[in-house]
Amino acid sequence: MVDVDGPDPVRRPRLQDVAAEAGVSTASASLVLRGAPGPGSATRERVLDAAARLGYRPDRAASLLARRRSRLIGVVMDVRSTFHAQLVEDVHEAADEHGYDLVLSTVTRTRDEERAVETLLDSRCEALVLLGPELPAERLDALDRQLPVVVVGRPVPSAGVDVVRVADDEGVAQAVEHLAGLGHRRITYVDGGRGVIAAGRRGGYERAMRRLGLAQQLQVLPGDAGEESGARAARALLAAGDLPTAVVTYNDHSAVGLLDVLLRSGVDVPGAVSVVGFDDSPLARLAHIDLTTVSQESDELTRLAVQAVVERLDGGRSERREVVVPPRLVVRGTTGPPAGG
Amino acid sequence: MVDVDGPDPVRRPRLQDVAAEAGVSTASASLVLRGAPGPGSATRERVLDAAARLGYRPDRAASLLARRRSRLIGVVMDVRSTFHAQLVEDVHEAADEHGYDLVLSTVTRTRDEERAVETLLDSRCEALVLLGPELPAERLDALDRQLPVVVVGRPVPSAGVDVVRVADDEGVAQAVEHLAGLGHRRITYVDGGRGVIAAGRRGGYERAMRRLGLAQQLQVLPGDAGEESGARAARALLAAGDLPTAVVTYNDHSAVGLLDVLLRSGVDVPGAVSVVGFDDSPLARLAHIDLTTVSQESDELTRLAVQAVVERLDGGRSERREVVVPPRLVVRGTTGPPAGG
DNA sequence: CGAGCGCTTTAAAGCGCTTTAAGACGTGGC
DNA sequence: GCCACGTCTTAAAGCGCTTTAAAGCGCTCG
Repeated sequence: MVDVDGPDPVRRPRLQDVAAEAGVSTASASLVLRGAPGPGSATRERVLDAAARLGYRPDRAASLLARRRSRLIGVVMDVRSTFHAQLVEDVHEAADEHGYDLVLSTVTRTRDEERAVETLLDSRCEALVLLGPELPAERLDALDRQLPVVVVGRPVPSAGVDVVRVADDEGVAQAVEHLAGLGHRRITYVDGGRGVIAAGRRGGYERAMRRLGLAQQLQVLPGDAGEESGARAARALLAAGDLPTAVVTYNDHSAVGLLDVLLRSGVDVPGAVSVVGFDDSPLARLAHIDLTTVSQESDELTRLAVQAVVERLDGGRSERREVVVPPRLVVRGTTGPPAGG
Repeated sequence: MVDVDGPDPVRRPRLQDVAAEAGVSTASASLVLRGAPGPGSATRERVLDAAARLGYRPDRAASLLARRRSRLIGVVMDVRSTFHAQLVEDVHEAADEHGYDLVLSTVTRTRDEERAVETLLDSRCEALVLLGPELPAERLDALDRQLPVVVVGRPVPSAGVDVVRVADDEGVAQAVEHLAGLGHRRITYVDGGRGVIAAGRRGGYERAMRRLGLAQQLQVLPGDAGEESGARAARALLAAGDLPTAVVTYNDHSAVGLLDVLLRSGVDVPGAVSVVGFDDSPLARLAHIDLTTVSQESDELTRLAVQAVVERLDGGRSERREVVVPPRLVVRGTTGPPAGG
């Protein structure tokens, strides 16, 4: 009985087919196709020709299996975070430059970090880049004993993993100083919760205020990473009838929530109240949110993360490394001098 | 000379090690570990034990290579799009249910769709799900001759690929009808550019207006997919000093830009002007943008997309399929009766 | 003129897993 | 006691590619 499904689904050409077509061995073909040194120019040409003629594409799984090294870096991200999206783009570019490829694994509602990591472990990754992971430090450490791990954007007081992050406290301090420089004294902070990142930022606020002699003005409102927490803070301030002249928030999302409530209540920004966020996420850049914010320098962060990976993998570094990048204040339209001058 | 790098990096245990530890053949071990029928319960237990003891994890590359089928679905997305992020989450879930796994490949500034697709082709994917691809129809067709391709969210007048998308025209029509129902007559549309999706939505607007006897009020402002185009449209309307009572935009981003300019100019929304977007992206749901918008029903879309894949792969379907899902208007805070109403 | 020497090419041995066909081992029937 | 038969187990042949050690091939040189 003949196959009934129409024309045979053309089997993908294999290296062997290319070699046969070119009249050489698979070894030569492999060498040529990877641009490895050895084969003479005549062979080169014939193989390349044959490959083109057949429309050959190497099978990654096979090549991965045979190769000594995979040159693969696994990246765990939260697909919903615009900030992570940005980081992934940059990591892609940086990895490319070093001849590494990426395997993405995303955290979703039904797929936790552990599972995302496992997928990567099973995929022959040589190293892991974890974007703002929430795994406990011990787990990170354990992973690091298996393969180089670089954590981006979160401090990890651990013996093993590399960390690349921004100086959170300094970022908030810059924001506060910027505002103080404009003449603000009543500068309120909207907190980001119990995480280690939030603690860093809150500490930066408190120290900066003290340093500037504004200890009297310290005000920290509770909050978290979402828009709603900023909105709540704004409503609280409005209800108290006692608006500060400036507010610094844990992140851009919170700032956007805050902004929105203020604008809808007819509060002029930055005329009456100045607002500063954190992250410089695409959200902040939306033409008309135009938020003054603290940039995490994502391209710098990712460049360093990939560099850390490469140093471990190709450079033989084995001691731990923590790189703290100075943040950069991005002044946009939500900050200005306080009302009373 | 002895290895100087400290203790041997413990080689990952292989199937063979597990088999040896359990005192069985690799064949049995493989069978057990995949839950395949055959091995008796005694063997089962010993293998499972051994695997646990050694901390065995199967190597995906090897298993992929040896397996007849990869059970892998390749997904091309734009990592920056919050809408795609959402879709990926849902595809993940749906694929899981059918026993398929995902390989993500993202489009970035320096990595176009073609390259993203190629990576997937080389990864033994059995089918491709393309989120809002911009590849020309011929290329999609060519791909479809290699493996099942499902395009999500964009009409493709082509012979091969499956398409799962929302009825764009109907979505906009719903928006217009909603507004007309509230008493609006001057309903302006902000366009989304030259794409085939934009054409569908624009057509929906025009037909709905005519159907409602509002042909006189037809007004289409040029625009594209970004915030700035909405902002431009708003400025144009303000400058003309002739605001409509309602505006429908190509997508949520455009609506957000528009909203922002209106709010900052002191125009009350929805008091003076109602605004409707399209996509129901996370952006629209931001607590305080609270945009009335047209939902693309992403979970339905992805469920159908995965179903289409499975039907082709496991069900032997070979004829083309286009599924058009009815959109759903999500009424939020940016629409209300017109001022004079 | 044969040894010796680069340069190219290739045979063959994997990479770690799956799968299939054949083997081993009881069981029960005749 | 022998054979047919089902159940479990395994040897062995790949999957498609990389890599290494060795072979092949002109050459030059002594």
